[in-house]
Amino acid sequence: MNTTAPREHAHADSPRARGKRQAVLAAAARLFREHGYGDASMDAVAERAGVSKATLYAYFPGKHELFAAVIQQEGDQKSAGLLTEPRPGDPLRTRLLRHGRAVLDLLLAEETLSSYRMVAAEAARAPELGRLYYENGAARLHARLEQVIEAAMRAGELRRGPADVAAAQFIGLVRGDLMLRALLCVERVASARERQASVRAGVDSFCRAWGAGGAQVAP
Amino acid sequence: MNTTAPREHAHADSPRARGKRQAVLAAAARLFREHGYGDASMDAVAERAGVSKATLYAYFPGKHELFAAVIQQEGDQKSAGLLTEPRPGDPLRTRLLRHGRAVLDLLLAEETLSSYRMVAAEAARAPELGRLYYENGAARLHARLEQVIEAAMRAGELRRGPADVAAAQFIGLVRGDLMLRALLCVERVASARERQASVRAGVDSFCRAWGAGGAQVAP
DNA sequence: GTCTATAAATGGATAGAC
DNA sequence: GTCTATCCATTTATAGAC
Repeated sequence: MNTTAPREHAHADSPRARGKRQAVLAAAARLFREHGYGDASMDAVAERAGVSKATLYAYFPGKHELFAAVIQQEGDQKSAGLLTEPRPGDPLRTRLLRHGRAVLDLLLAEETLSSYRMVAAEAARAPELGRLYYENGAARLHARLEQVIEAAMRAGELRRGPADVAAAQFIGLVRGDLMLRALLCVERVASARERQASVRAGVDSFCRAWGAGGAQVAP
Repeated sequence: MNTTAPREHAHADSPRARGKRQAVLAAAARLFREHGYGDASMDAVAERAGVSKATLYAYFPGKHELFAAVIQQEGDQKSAGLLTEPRPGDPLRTRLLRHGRAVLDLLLAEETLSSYRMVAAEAARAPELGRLYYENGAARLHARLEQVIEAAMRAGELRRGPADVAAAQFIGLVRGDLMLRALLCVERVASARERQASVRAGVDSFCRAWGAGGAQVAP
């Protein structure tokens, strides 16, 4: 399931080939998102990319490999600038609020939701794909958050404890059930106000659960 | 999208018809789970159910309606006996641990994961289906949990506050990232020990965040 | 390498006999 | 109501010309 694209059928050397490969990848990403993996045809991908089907198959051995390449690329793009520490001088709660908002915005982004839907559907029959997506997406976010929390623990701002558990709980608290509702299209995607409310409630609970002192959070 | 099955093509009166309808539903449920919505063919459903395709189409107008009926049925079955209060005499933390374990077991059940994968994939193009699934599954669990928490608030065991927020946070805390990992098939499904650890950590944090007094939780 | 044209299979859905 | 047989569109993938 060679998805790191180190060698495909066609030469990836020439800028021309690189352009076509990118065009195919972009077209596939869009069509998979819009119609799902099953209903997006290779015909449509080729047409949208402006290449013939034969060319498409010259770059990717099959539909499955094309899909894997799309997922890989999206993961790389999304986890580029993840959770940049805002201002180190700010108090813990302020920083957590910013991180929480960044996390929630990422989770509720339309691209995130659509990738998530696609991969979840295929994961049962293609576990490698699921793992690739997890390592490439959620795991990176998780690791980054763990760093942030561990630093706060060392600084005495948070109670000592397993940072990975704290990171997972932070995400769970901030998310609430907003992601599930968005994923299932229960209603239009959450407004900025709703997001802010969910982040605030989550961070409040997180501070109560993991705060160093007693209750340093205003009621 | 008439999914409450009040009237389909065939008469649902005779026990014979009821048996066939049920057979189709069971076969479809299994095949959708195993191969996904897109790759499960109506041919296969008919064969596995032991009926002809024409009969199948006599009961369900099309593949989409059949799928909706399957989802509806699964939701009804799953939310039958949801979170029965264990022993009212037990201390809050004990009860929450039981509830947490029940919630997590439900979320990690293979049937839950496969339904979730299927519906998520289709929700983008069939929002009604996503809403049906949410109302029929997650919403019921959420509501039940809200009752439990509200009762604890009235009893002075938990700090007063929005019970729906607390319920969502409880689920998020208990789940950790176990469900995501299971959903994406990152590894084999979590063992009983892992589940217990996640529940314990989640309940601990929940008690710290929502407990009435100070820190009534052992470190 | 890239195209056009087509192969080979399978999909959902239906007609008509019983 | 249920079956057998079939229609027609669409799918992935490939062969062969340039």
